[in-house]
Amino acid sequence: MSEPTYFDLVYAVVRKVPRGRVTTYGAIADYLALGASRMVGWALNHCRPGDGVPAHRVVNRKGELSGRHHFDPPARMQALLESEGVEVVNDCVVNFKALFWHPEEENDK
DNA sequence: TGTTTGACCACGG
DNA sequence: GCCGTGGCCAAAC
Repeated sequence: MSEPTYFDLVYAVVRKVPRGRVTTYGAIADYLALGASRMVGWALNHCRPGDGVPAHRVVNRKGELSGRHHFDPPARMQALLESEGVEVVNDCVVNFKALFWHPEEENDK
């Protein structure tokens, strides 16, 4: 058990994302002051369903399901979002701007 | 140990 | 408004 790695930090933030909301890699990177949004995606790359990390709630700044291809099956990501009430069309989150959630916004409030 | 990659973002033309 | 390039940091090879 070593010190927490970058993925652990990302996992924690993604887990804080309330249901029916979506966030972006840049928001997480900015919240964690990573300065490198690529690390967020890279961290989620090692993410697994067993970790309980709703990676499907994480999209790029365009609101597009950029990481859907890393899901199994890829359509799983959209299915999960729709299951949470998030409308997804053309692999893009509808009302993305409205559903956008920032780590600074406390979900439990 | 150095190089390459990676679910990206911001800026410039 | 769209396309191209740079940057960013960390892990894997």
